[in-house]
Amino acid sequence: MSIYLKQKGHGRPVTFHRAAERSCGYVIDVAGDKDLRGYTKKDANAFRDALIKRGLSGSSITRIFGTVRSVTNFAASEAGVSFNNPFSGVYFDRQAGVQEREPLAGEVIDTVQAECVSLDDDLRWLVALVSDTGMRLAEATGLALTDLVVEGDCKKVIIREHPWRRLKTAGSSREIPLVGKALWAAQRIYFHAAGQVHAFPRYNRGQLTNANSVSAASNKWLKPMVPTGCTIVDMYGISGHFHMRWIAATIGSVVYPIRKSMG
DNA sequence: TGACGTCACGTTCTGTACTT
DNA sequence: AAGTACAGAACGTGACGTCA
Repeated sequence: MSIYLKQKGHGRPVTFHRAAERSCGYVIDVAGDKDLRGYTKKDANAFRDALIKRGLSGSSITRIFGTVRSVTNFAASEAGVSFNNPFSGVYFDRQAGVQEREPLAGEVIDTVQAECVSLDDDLRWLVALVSDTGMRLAEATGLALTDLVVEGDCKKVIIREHPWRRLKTAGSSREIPLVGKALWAAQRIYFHAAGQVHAFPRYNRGQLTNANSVSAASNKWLKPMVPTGCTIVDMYGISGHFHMRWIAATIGSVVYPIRKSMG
């Protein structure tokens, strides 16, 4: 694990390091801390059984096994050791306990948006912004003020990388038209935060954007307003379920938002 | 003491490479 | 072309910490 983190850990988020430490810790708990070549299929199977016994879902077990494989394959390669990785090809039900998310109903979003307008503060601007743009929570939280274009014909938000907030993938870089309550929120932010670097200074006090806090705070606030199990993520959609009620047509440099319900 | 933030751990998503 | 594995990233949530 130390070889893996030393070589691959540079510039990676804290969660990357923690995931490697935690997953390998689980292996050590079950099978002991051995030489790479000392682990057997029996160890890997016992490891799987221990994870199932803990009550982890299939997707979590997949994730943990993935990390262990990644660490062991890399360390073996670095050490010039060729071995048949016992953590590969271990069978378990990947779908066990996996839950599917449901999108929020349009009326629920209307209610939430009305509350955002009523309370009219930074957290509510963020929720409103997410609700009519479909951007990820971390993308919104880490916006610079200059990413919001709220004047002229082409009102939009620009999603781009910043030193304080990376993008999930290179393909995440994009522009989204500002419409509905997202436009309202963007204008509130723009005129409130004039002269500041960040659109949401409260969640950008350190060197890195803290979307974790927004997730905790927004979900706590949303809970009484949305169906059981629904969260901020369902405001913009995940797993293929998008509530987005807008599509966009670009003519020249102007983006025209079109409400889907208009047909 | 309550509101809000932080942390650790669990869960799910997504792009890429490889296989069927 | 479709399916699968792998690797990395983002988000949810409960426990706990902090501070007015």
